[in-house]
Amino acid sequence: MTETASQHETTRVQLIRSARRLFAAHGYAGASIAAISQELGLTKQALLHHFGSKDRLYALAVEQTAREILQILFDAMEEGRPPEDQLEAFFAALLSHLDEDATPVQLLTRELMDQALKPQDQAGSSLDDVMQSLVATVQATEKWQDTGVQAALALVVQLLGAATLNFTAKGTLQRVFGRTTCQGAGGQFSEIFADVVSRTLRE
Amino acid sequence: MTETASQHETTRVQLIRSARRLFAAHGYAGASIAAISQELGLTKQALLHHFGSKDRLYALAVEQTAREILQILFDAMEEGRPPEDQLEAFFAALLSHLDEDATPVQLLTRELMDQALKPQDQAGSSLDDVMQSLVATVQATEKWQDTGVQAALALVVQLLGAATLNFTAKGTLQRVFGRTTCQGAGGQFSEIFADVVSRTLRE
DNA sequence: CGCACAACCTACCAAATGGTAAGCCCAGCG
DNA sequence: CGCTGGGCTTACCATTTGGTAGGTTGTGCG
Repeated sequence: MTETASQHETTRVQLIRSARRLFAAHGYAGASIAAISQELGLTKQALLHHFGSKDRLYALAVEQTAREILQILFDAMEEGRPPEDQLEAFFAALLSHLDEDATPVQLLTRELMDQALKPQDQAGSSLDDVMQSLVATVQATEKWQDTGVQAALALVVQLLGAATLNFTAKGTLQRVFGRTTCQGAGGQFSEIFADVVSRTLRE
Repeated sequence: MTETASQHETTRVQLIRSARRLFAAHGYAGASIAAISQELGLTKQALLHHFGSKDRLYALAVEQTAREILQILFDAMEEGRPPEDQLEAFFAALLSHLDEDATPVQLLTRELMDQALKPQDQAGSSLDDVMQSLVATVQATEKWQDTGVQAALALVVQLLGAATLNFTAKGTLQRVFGRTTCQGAGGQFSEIFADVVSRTLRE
């Protein structure tokens, strides 16, 4: 029973992972279930059979993605290490993760913008946990422990923004500056960013 | 003749400015011309009469917004001043501008993501000019003049991301952390960011 | 075998989408 | 006066949207 259930689950997870790409690329409104199902190689109604509705599929995609980021965060948070190191490790891991596939950050950025006008009753996803953990860790830092939650939040948002725009705007940047220049920039990106993180956290 | 034409233009500009808000909030696909026209107090067909098609209206909104940012950039670029000062002035002006109304950056961020899958033949808007000017100015800096275009581009993208995420994610942040905390963070945001800008550009 | 159950399909639906066609109203101007 | 042209309307259109209903296949299991 558990075996069939897990098999059921793994196929579902695969479907969600594929649907994520389209949601990330076109946004919720821009990705129709017809288009998604076509990309998945099955009919629109098969998708609805699995997930009930477009909303549910999208929510699952966001949740899965947020949990992925949360996992990266947890992996970087080995106990005992100073919070500065933990944050640096997280951002480094995040960058290398996004370097392989920018889908997660595209989807979550869109979700971040769209969520503004959704009914606020649906409580926060794992994405909230990510941000709250980051803020808490920043507040555990020597430099930022006495500056208040607001300052820590402001810093977290700035660092996340600095880390992600490069990937959300990938396509446009390549169009404007050419692919070779962008690849070069991507290579130097992590160094420059690591420097910013280190300096804002420590000195 | 020119008078009627200019009057014609100003009403059009007003319509575009209003339509921008909906495009920024819901994205291109999420904002129907019916919804936009309803918000503007006229019928769907009146909109189409003015602008011909939804695509054209959206393109105008993006162009208008990009030109607004470009204007901020030009205002900060008084000749004779060192490029570091110019960049600091630009980012400061950008933040205060976005503080009043986050619409521009929401729209442009969405455009930045969507443009990835558009036909690349439609050449870049004023937004391209903004980025290219920023990169050029960074390269005029003492610290970054010998590091190559790629490094300058990477830095510009990071700074823009750091400056904007706070506004694109405004709604979600307020939901997660509460309005008061976010307002406090907004107050400290500009100081922290100015510090990051200054240090990455100079030292 | 028989039966349940999941996966998937075809066929359909009401509503909303972007867009066209044709006409009304009214200021401006010869 | 006439009539021209811009702003705006109602009426209509084909297509696409998310979603439902019901049937068909195949697989596992008593």
